[in-house]
Parts: sequence; C-alpha cells; structure tokens
Amino acid sequence: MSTTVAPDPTRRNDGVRRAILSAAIDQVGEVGYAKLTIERIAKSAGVGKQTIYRWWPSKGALFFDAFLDLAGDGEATALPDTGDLAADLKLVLDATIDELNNPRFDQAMRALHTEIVLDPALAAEYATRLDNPMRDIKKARLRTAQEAGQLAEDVDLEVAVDLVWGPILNRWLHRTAPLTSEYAHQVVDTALRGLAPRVS
Amino acid sequence: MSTTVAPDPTRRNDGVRRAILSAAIDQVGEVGYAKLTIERIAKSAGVGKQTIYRWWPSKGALFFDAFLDLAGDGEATALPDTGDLAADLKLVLDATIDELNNPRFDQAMRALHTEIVLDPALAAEYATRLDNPMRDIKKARLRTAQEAGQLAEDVDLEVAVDLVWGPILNRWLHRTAPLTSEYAHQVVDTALRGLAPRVS
Amino acid sequence: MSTTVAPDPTRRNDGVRRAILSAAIDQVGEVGYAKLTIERIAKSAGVGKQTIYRWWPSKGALFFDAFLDLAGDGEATALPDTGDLAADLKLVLDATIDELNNPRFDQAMRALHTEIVLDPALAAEYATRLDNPMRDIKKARLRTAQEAGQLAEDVDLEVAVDLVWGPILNRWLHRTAPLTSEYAHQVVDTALRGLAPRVS
Amino acid sequence: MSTTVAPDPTRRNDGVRRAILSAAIDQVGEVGYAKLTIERIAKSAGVGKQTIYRWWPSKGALFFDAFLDLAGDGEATALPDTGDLAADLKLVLDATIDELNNPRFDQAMRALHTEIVLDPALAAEYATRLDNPMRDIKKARLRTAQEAGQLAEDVDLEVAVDLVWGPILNRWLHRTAPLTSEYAHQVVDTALRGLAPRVS
DNA sequence: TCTTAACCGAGACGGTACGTCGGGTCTTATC
DNA sequence: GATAAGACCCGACGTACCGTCTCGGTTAAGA
Repeated sequence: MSTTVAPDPTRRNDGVRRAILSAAIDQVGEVGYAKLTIERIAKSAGVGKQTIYRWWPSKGALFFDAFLDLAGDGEATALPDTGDLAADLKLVLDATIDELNNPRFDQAMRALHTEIVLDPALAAEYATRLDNPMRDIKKARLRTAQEAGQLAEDVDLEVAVDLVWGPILNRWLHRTAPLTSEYAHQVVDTALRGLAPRVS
Repeated sequence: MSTTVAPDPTRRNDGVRRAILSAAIDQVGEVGYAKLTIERIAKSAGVGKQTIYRWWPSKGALFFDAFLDLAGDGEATALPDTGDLAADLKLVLDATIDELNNPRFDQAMRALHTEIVLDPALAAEYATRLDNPMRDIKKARLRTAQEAGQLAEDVDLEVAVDLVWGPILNRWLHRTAPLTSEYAHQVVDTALRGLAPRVS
Repeated sequence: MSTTVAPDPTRRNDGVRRAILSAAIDQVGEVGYAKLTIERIAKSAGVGKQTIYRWWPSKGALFFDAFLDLAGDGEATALPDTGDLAADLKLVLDATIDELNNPRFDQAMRALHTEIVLDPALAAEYATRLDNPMRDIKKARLRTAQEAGQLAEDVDLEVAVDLVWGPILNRWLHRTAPLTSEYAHQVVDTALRGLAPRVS
Repeated sequence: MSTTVAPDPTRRNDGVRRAILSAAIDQVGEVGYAKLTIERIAKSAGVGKQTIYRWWPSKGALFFDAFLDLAGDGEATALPDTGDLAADLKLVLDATIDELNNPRFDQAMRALHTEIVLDPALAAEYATRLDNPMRDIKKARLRTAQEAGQLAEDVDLEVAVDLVWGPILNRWLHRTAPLTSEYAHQVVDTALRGLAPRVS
C-alpha cells in the first residue's frame, strides 16, 4: 500500500513547467551538465525542489524533456526534395552543422548524449521520440531517390542513413576536427560514390 | 603561481597505482560510471582517498588513465593485409564488435565517451593518445589499398575512415539496433561500393 | 557582509535539537572530549552532519549549549541561609563536590573548561550565562552575612567569593589531590578566619 | 615480537630537539593550540615528522616538554623573604601576573592547562615536575612565616597556598575580570585577615 | 459560496560523497 | 643509525546535493 499518489496532471501549472525546462537548458549552458543540479535548476526557475521531484524522476528525465522542448519534438516533417539528392543532403547537413555549432544547443545536445550513452531506458525513449522519427524522414527522402534511380536498388536505407549522418555526429561528439560544411559535403559525395574505384 | 606542488613521481608506489587503475575498471563494471565514486575506488583498491587525489585531479582523469591501461595504450601496430580490403576490414570490425559486446569493456568504453563528450581537454588527450594512433593505422591500410588500385585515387582517407568506422561507433553508442557482424559487413560493402547506382 | 544566511529558527525541529545536545553529553562521557567528533555526535543522535552545522558553528559552541542544557541554565535562585554562614557554605560546597565527582558531569565540565580557557568569546558567554548568575547568588548570601555582622564590613565580596570557591575549582581542575568534603570545610574555615594569627 | 625499538638517547641530536621545542612554542603563539599540528611544528622546525614521533608519543607530551623548557624546569629555589609576609607575597604575585599577561607565555600556559585538565597522566607529571616543586617553595615561605608568628599555628599550609594562589589562577583561566596587581594585593590582604570580622 | 484537496515556494532533515587536512607508520636517500 | 622528505592508509573535517518530509500560502475544483 503506497501513500504516494501520482500527481494529477490536470492541475499542473504549465507556467511552472516551462520555467523549469527553460531553466534547465539555461543552466546547462552556464555551468555545463556535470555541475547542473536539481537545486540549481529549482533556484534558477524560482521553484521549490519538490515541484521538480513531483513531475520528474531524475535529472536525466527532466533534462530529456527540456531538450525535447528545445528541439521542438518532431516538428520537421520532410527533407527538402529538389530532385538532386546530393544537393539536398548537403543542405540538410549544413543546417545540422549550424545547429551543432550553436553553443547553447551544443551544450544541451552533449548533455543529452551523455545520459543516453549510459542509460539504455533513456536511449530507448530517445529513439522513439526523436531519433526514429528523424530516421524515417531521412529514409523517406532516400527512398524517393531510390525510386528515381539515384540510389542503387539493393542499398539498405538504414545503412545508407548511418553512412551519411554517422560520420558527422561522430566528428562533433569527439571533436576529432572542426565540423565544417566542407567536411559534410565530402562525406555526402564519398558516400554516394563509394570508396572503390569505378570499373570504368 | 600555485602553492600546490606536483608530487615527486619517482617516489610513487607503482603497485598502488596499478591497484587503483584496476579497481576503477572493476567498479565501473559493477555499478556503472554514474555511481562510480572516488571513495568506492579507494575502498576497493585498499587505498586512502588522498593517494588518489595526489596523482589524479578528477574522476575523469583517473578513469582515462585506467582505460588507457586496459586498452594497452597503442599496442596494435597494423591492420591485417591479405590483399583483400573488404575482407580485412570485416575482420577488424568483427573484432571491434566483439570487444564492444564484452560487458566489462562496454561499460568502461561508455564511461570514457561520457567524459570525452563533455570535456574538451580530455577529448584532446584521447585523440592524441588513442584515437589518432588508431586512425593512422587505419589510414595506412587504406593507403596500401589505394596504391594497389582498390580504392579510388581521389578519396580522402580521413573521410574514408569515418565512413567505415563512424556508423559502427554510433550504433553502439546509441544502441540504435544490436551491433552485429552482419551490420558491419553491410557497412563495409556499402561504403566501398557507394550509395549511387553503377553507371555500368 | 556575509552570503551565508542564518536559518529560520521557527522551522527548527526541537526534538532533533534535544537529541543532538544529549548525544553530545553522552559521547563526551563515553570517549572524552578529545575524541568527540561532530560525526560521532551526529551518528549517535541519528542525525545528519549538516543538521548540526546548520545550527552550531563549531564543536565548542555545540558543546557549550549541551552543557547549558545539562546544567539547567540558571535554575538555582539562592543559596541556603540558616543564619550560620560557615555551615551554609559547607553545605553548598559539599553539593558542588558531589557534582564534580559524578563522572558524567566531571567529563562534561572539563570539556567546557577546555573550550573556555582557549576561546575568549566562549568564556564571555560562559560568564554571562552561567558564571555571573552564580556569582550573584553567592554574593547575595555573603551580603546577607555581612549585614548580619558575620563578615567584615570592608571585605570585597568579589574577592570573598574567589577565596572560597577558587581553591575548590582549582583542586578539581588540576587534580592536585582528591576533592573531599574535608578539604572544602577546611577552606571555608580558613577563609573565614584568615591566615594571620588572632591578635587575641 | 616488536620491531620498533626504543631510540638510543645517546645518539640524539640536541640541536634538533631544541629546534622542535622552540618551534612548538612559536607556533602556539602564532596559531593557538587548537590549530597546532605536528606537521606544522615539523615544517617550522625544518624537521621530518618521524623525528618528532621518534622522541615524543603525542602532541601533548611534546608541548609539555616545550613548556618545561620555556618555564625553566624548576629554576627558582625560594620565594623572597624580607620578614614581611604580605609584602613578599604581593611581590611574587605581581611577577606571576606579569608573566601571565605576556601573550607568548599566556598562550603556552593556556595550552598546557588544556592538556592537563583532560589528561590525568599529564596532570600527574605536571604536578611532579612543576607544580609540587613550586608548592614546596611556597609552603617553605609560609612555614617560615608561621615560625615567626605571622601565620596562625593551626593553619594547614596546603590550604593556605590554595587560598592565595587559587583565586589568581582562576581569574586568569576564566578571564572573569582583568588580572591586575590590585586584585592580587586584595587577595593577599583578605586571605591573611580572613573574611570574618575581628572579635574586637 | 465555501470547503477542501492539490499545487506550489521554502527549506529542514537523514544521508552520501566531495576534496582537504592531519594523524601516525613506513620507506628511501643522505649524512 | 639518526635524519629530511614525503608516500601511504585512515578518519574527520566542513560543504554540496540528493531525495523525502513538513510547513504555510494560494489556487481551482466540487458540494
């Protein structure tokens, strides 16, 4: 018999919720994820600690929500389609790179990845709510290209997506080298063309 | 000008050092990186906390050293070269996948990535001591292939490495899907051949 | 101007406060003042360390409060007055000696003296809250005696108090010799009569 | 079977011993007894910690020796004797008060008392080496006075000593009020004359 | 309209871990 | 073999946050 009852979502004060989420993002930008504490978020949001614990089970979960809020929870619906696959991919990657190079977004995104890498449950939710929808959109664009004969028929779209976006994400995560538009374009061209020489 | 003086490394007890490093790896495997504390490492290694703080500035730095110790700090010298690039790459990736699917190594590797993603200084050291040497080895193998006409002459080896290893690392980090040998082979084949259809 | 704000005393849990004070006295009796630590008091009281640090700035201040609590913070109001000064003083000193020979009280009292001897601020508070009230009570009894012609008119009561109680306290503090009723009676008789011979 | 052997006192380096003792007194004056540490004494004396632990079992014991060294270990042999007991006592007490009002000596003396009050073993040694010799000297002077008819024949000299010196020591320890020459003289006069009125 | 139940700010509380200080022991190199 | 230096294990320090818990106050149903 538990005395703790799930809070009634209908009574939730949405202004408070938004204040907490945005405070979380703000504070990550200011002190980084390692020094981000519930107490700091509460103080920055002008909120009692208990209000946070009432609605979120952990810092990771709260931050995850905050990130979804920031990222706009699946607002994009389709990738551009001009008929030129390479150009479209480069356009999309350039936009992604801009985002990743925005310090506020960069910090938040890194924090999210930290949580995801260590917590399989969060990783699953991340996949469901953000990654899979995005993958579907990407695959949709590739499928169109495939149908238009711009992609080999036997290419696995899952692998194709990884081939294009994987290198970008990795370079950003590991800071192997500056993440530039040139690099992205090279990745697209190389992926499309393949590493092996043309037979001629 | 700092008042804290670096301890004299010649007086360091190496048995103690090794006990700490291996305790760090052990405990990450047992409780995960989030619950890994200096106090726990100290107790598990049968060592005073101060002894840890004397030689490492942070949990991250200690764990980094522990990982280097585990990974053997650049012991590999070259990738296999049977003349068949695709087969050689698949062989190497299979070994990598085995390693990543080993729970002890998996946990340690994830912990390392967590630290690296958030700490640029550690990322730089990681690049210098582990990633760059490995990249050099990979590029060496690809260069041989290129000279043998198995790789297009105008392919940037840096990009080529990313194209092959990036997808593997990402799938592992994000647990997008199980990391299997089949997937790795697909990645190799697709990267070599390219996404675009052969002109014939 | 300090950034640390004093906690709100109205929110204080008095049960916790009493548990801490009595744990402090208990533990001094068990291990002595030198080995008395905040951590030990906290554990013995079933309390977090922070709760102690929230309300007391130091071990000395805490112990001082604990002693006040034990000593009853000025509960006595007057010395007995049977008209026979010597007898009354002997009665009072006998009671004091009993108290000082009670191990529990002895330990606590010694600890208090240790702090007072080294810390002028605590000494001042001790004077205000315990010593001065007691001196006033003692002086009141002596004044009555003086008015009744049992004390020389020109005797300074401050000095008179010191002459009677000083030797007792010193013998106890320094363990010069066992603190007995006989000694106390001798002190009273000698102080009243004086060292010099009667002129006859 | 113990591997630790008592050090050979004949090999002791006396310069080192004196450096340690004087460093102890110096540091008590600088930071007080509570913050006096073995490490601080060692550093201040330019000595290894082990050298201190080799010769003294505890901070208290070391400090005790240091104090003996400072106080001159029973150098005085007799109190002045001009034939006028009151005047002689006042002279001696004035000198004592000067000493107690000397900050360097005050700090050291307070530290010593702290140790003595809590540690019976040290109290016993203090009695044997410092207090009893001094008491003997005091009693010798009083005995002379007694033989000269300046002290009542039935006065216990032990009590007499306490009556004169007890109040002084207490006022100093507790800082009840400033320790002045006037006070000391009052004590002497009152002790000699007694509190009770002359019968006429 | 008036309870009344929940949210909310605030922050005390029992804990765990932090990073530091010093205790006392032991080892190494020097004299 | 005594010494200076300092690494080592250990225990306590005083602080920061954790997650839980009351405490008033306010706010929005429902009787």
